[in-house]
Amino acid sequence: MIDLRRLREEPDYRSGVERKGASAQSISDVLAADANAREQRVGTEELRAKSNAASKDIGRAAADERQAKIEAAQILKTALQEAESALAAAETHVADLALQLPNPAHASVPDGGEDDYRVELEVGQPGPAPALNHAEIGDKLGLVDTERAVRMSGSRFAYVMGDAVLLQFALVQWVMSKLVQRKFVPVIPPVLVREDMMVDAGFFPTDRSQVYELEKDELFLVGTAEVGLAGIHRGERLEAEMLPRRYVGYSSCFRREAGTYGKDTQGLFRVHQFDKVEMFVYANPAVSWDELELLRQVEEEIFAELEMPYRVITVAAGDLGGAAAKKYDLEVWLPSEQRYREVTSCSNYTDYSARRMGTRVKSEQGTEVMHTLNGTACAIGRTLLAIFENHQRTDGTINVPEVLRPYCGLDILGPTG
RNA sequence: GGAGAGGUGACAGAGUACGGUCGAUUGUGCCUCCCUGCUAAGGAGGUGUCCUCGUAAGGGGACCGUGGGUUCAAAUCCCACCCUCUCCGCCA
Repeated sequence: MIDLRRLREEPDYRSGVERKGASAQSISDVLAADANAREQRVGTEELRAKSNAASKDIGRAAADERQAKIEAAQILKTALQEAESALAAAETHVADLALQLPNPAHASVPDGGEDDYRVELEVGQPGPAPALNHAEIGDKLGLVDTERAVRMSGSRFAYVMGDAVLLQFALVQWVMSKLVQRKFVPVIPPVLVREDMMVDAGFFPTDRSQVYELEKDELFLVGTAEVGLAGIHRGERLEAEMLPRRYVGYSSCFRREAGTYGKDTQGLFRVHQFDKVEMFVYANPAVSWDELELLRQVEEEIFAELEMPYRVITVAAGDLGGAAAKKYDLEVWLPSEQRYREVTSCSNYTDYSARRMGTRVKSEQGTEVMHTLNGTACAIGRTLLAIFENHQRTDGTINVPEVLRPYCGLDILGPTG
């Protein structure tokens, strides 16, 4: 949720919203609706003040004066009710419009859409296409069985099996240790949450079609541990010296992948259920941009140590989504496709999500909405398949990156069974 | 799943039988000051959040789990929901 006061007072804030693709018209509509609602609020509150005073007066009045005073108060009440319902409508109107406005883009974010990203750096030497792509070698070695999974659950499901399972646990444990060393608090959050949590975390209403719903219990399966991590301090006011709070969550993630028919249908790249290690930071607004760089640094370190070529891009304003003010994507080289594909990303949501969550920080300057950031530490499925391709050996097996060997006791991934 | 009890400010804990003087008694904590070799004890005053009008001083409004309702007036009455605790059942 956007900051309406800043929207009407700060030209830079407003232009940041426009760079995200919001029309000048939609912004003026919000501001006009807000001005109207504020004006009505003043009138309504005056009326309510009168009404309150009249009621108090009745309480003090002598018995013989009461009836007349009650009748007068009844008239006030009728007027108040009309003003209140008009005000409620005006406020709903503002909220509906305001929810649709995106968080303004940061000054360092390039203009444009999906193809207008800025490449920040490329690391490592992109390799040639391997003998088998990730789906083929996963199938051949029995590490990923989509055929049987589809028979059971439908398309976009997979069994992860054999050495790949050991490698998954190694990845999780390695990444967790790395983050615990950096003082991130490990968390396993609930993956089923109520609707209001999905709204506050910013996934509803926009991404509702991507989310699995358990109608009978009115619960929703989260698409990322971010939901649970964002909710930890919902409605809380933290002391400034408690910040930053850094969390690292591990959870299964569930996505309906509606509207992606025919896209990335093979293997583990795009499935309905996968596991992910996710970072989340609650930061003082003054230092949140430093925290974004920290998240990026962690992500880079992970892929560098996994010995895979990658690049980092800054996503352009028009491709940011509603909540992010700035986002880095880390893309790993996928040899079979001879291109970089997104494996992790990190964003600064500034105060956009925290405002709805009611997560605030109390400092000497007073109370302000804090900033939240999130970043993928490791999307397990995509990382596994990147390893399958980048570390494929000529004999048809797969090298385990050095850093993971102590965690799984394997040097190479071989056939299952 | 069944039965019962309860959700009040940073915390503890009144108020709810009889709706008005209750944004809310009191204690602890916290802040300022006084007293005081130090510490402790003691004394005085202060101490919620959000919205809004105002340059400011200051004014107004909302908030006693959440959302509705009754009423001139609701922490107090009614309804629904959420949560916590105890007992029973069941399970890991």
